[in-house]
Amino acid sequence: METRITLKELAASLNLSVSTVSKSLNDSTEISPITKRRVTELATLKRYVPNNMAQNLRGKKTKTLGIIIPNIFSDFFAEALSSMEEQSDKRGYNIIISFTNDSLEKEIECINKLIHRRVDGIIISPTLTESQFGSSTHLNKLSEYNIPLVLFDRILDNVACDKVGLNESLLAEEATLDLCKLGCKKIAYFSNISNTSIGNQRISGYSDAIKKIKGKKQIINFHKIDLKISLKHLIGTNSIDSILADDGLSSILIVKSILELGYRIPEDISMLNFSNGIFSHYLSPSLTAIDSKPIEQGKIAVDILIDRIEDRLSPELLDFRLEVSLVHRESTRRLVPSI
Amino acid sequence: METRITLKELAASLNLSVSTVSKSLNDSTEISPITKRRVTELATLKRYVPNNMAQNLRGKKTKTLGIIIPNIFSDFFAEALSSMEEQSDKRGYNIIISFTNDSLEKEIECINKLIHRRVDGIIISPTLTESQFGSSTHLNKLSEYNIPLVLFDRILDNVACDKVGLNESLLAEEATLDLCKLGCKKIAYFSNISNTSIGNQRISGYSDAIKKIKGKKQIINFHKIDLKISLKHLIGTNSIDSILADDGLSSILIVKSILELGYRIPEDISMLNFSNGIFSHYLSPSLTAIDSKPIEQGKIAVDILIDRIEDRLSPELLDFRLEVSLVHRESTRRLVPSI
DNA sequence: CTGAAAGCGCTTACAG
DNA sequence: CTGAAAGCGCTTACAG
Repeated sequence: METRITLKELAASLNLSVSTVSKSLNDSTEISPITKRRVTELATLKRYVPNNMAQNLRGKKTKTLGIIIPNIFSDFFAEALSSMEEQSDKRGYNIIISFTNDSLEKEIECINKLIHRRVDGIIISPTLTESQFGSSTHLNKLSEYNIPLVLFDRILDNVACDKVGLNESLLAEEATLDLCKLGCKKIAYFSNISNTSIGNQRISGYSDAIKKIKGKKQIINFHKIDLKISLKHLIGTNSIDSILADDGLSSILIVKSILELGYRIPEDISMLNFSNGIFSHYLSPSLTAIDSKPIEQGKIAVDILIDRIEDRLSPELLDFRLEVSLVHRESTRRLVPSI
Repeated sequence: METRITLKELAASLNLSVSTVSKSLNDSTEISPITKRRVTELATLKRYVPNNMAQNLRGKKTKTLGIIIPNIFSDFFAEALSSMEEQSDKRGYNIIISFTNDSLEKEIECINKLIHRRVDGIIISPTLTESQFGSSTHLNKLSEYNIPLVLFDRILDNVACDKVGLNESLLAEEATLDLCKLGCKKIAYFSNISNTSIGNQRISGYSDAIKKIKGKKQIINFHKIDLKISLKHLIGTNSIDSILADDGLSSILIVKSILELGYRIPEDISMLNFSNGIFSHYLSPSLTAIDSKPIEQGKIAVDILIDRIEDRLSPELLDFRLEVSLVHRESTRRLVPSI
C-alpha cells in the first residue's frame, strides 16, 4: 500500500548516487545546476516527499512541540491554543495537542507519550488537582530528559521551568479596587476555583483590596451554595452591591439568577468577571471583564519555548507575567464624573 | 544536550547484544526471564525511552493522524476535536492538529505538511471557500499518496473519500416542519453561511418544508442586512412569527435585537437554531436547537479513519450521516395539546 | 536462549 | 562536481 518513492529509487531512475540526489534536493552548492534540475524535475513528477522520520532520526530534533491543556471549552484556552498553533507554525514547528480534562492521570500519560515521541519541548497548563496538591514529579522529570517545559496560565511554584501567566493576585486586587472606584462598597467574590493555586492567589488579592478599602470580606464558594437562594438572601439583606466572578459560566448563571430574582444589573448589582470570553461580549447585559490576552500569552509561551529549545536564552528561567487590563461593559456602573 | 540513552549503550553496559536488549524490552518469548529482568531493570534505572522516530522508520507507520479544522471557537468544533483526541488516544494514535481559520491557502500548506510528516490518515473539515468553489485538488491528491482521508461535517461532493456528517437538507426540513407543528406559520431562515455547500443544503431543505406547508419562503442573508432594522420591519409588518438561525452567534445577535425592540420570545417570535452550543443552554431565553452530536461524530470519524488505515473496511467508501434530534427549550412555543 | 547482520530513508563528512 | 560509506536508533529474519 505504501508506495511513496524514496531517494534511492529516485537515484536509480536518474543513474545518480543517493548522495547526489539528496544534495540536489537540498539545493547544495556542490551540485551542478543541470543535475539539480534533472533531479528536481523527476522528484516533482514522481511526487517525491522526504521522509521526516528519517530526517529527524539523523538530525536529532523533531521540530515538534507538545501542548497539554485541560480542555478547549473555555474561550481562554481555545484562543490560547489557536495562537500557539499559529506561532508554532510560523516558526516551523509542528504541535501535538493533548487535553487532560483535568485528569492528573491523563496528564501523566500525555507527558510520557510526548517523551516517547521525542518532542523538542512542552507547554503545559496543568490540571487543577495538581495545582491543589502539587504532585508534579512527572513534570520535574522532564528536565532529566532535557526537554524544556513552559508552564502556562496555571502556574505551579514547585516546578523549575519557564513560566508564562498573569499576576492573578494583583489582578484580583485591581479588579476589586476598580469596583470600589465605580462606587461599589460591598463586594463579594464568588469563587469557582477555590483551593487551586490561581484561586488562592485571587482570593489573596481580593482580600488585600478589601482590607485597603476597609470593606467586609465575602468569599463565596460557588460550588457549595444554592445560587439563587444565596443571591436572594445576600441582595435582599443588602449585604452586597457587586460581585466578582471567576469564569464565564458562573457569571452567566449568576446573571440569570439575579435577573430572575427581579433585580437589575448594574443598578442593583454590579458584575465583573475574570474571563473576557465571547459570553462577556454578547450576554445581556454585557459583562465587564479582565482581558487576559490569551492570544498574546499563547504566542509568548511558544516563543519562549522555542527560544529555549534553540538555546537563544540565558540559562536563568523566565517568569513572565503579562500586564492585563479591564474591559468595562454594561454590567458595572458608570463612574459618576466628579465636578 | 540530548543525552537520552540508546539501546546500544544499554547493551554495552549489560554486555549483551543490541538484538537481545531490544527483544527483552519488547518482551519477546525468545529471551530468558533472567536476562529480561536484568535488561528492564537497567532500562528503568537509566530511564531508557525508545526512539519513536527509529521505530516508525522501520515500521512504516507513524500511528499519527492529522486533523484539520477551521477553528475551535464554535462549541461544535471544540467538542468534536476533543472527542477525536480522546478516541485517537484510546486506539493508540497520536494526532497533529491544525487550524485553517477558513483560509484555503493555510489548508493546502497543512495538507502538504501532513504528507511530509507521513501521517497515517487525515480528518478534515474544509474551509468555507473550498466548499463554495470546490477547488479540492490538494485533497484529491492524498489518494495518490495512499493517505486515507475522512471528510468531516463540511462535506464536499467532489472528493472521493469516507465522509461523516449530517443530512443538512433533511435536518433543515425537519426543523422547519417542527416550527410549523408548534404553530408557526411565517418562518424565516436567517442564513449565516449561504453559498457554502452546507448552507445550500439547508436552504434546499427549508424550501422543501415551506413548499409542503404552503408557506412563503423568506431567506435572509445574515451578512447583507442591518439586523435590527430588518427585524423591526419584518416583525412590525407581521411578516414573520419565527426564525431559523444557523449558528449560536447569529442567534445571540438576533435574540438581543428582538428583545431590544421590545418583542418577546417565544410569544412574539419563536427561535430555533442549528447549533446546540453552550449558548443555547444558557442564554435567556434558552434556545431550541438541533443537537448535532459533535462528540459522536468526532468519535465515528476517528473510528472510520483508523479502520480504513488498518484495512478493516471493505473498499467501498462510507458516507455516514448521523441521525440527530431537536432539543426544545424556551425559545419556541409549547405545543398546545389538542383535545 | 543469544547475537551478527541487514535495512528502514535520510544526511554528511570524506575521497576522488 | 559526483559518489561510496558511515551512521541516526531501532526491529527482525536468520544463524548458531
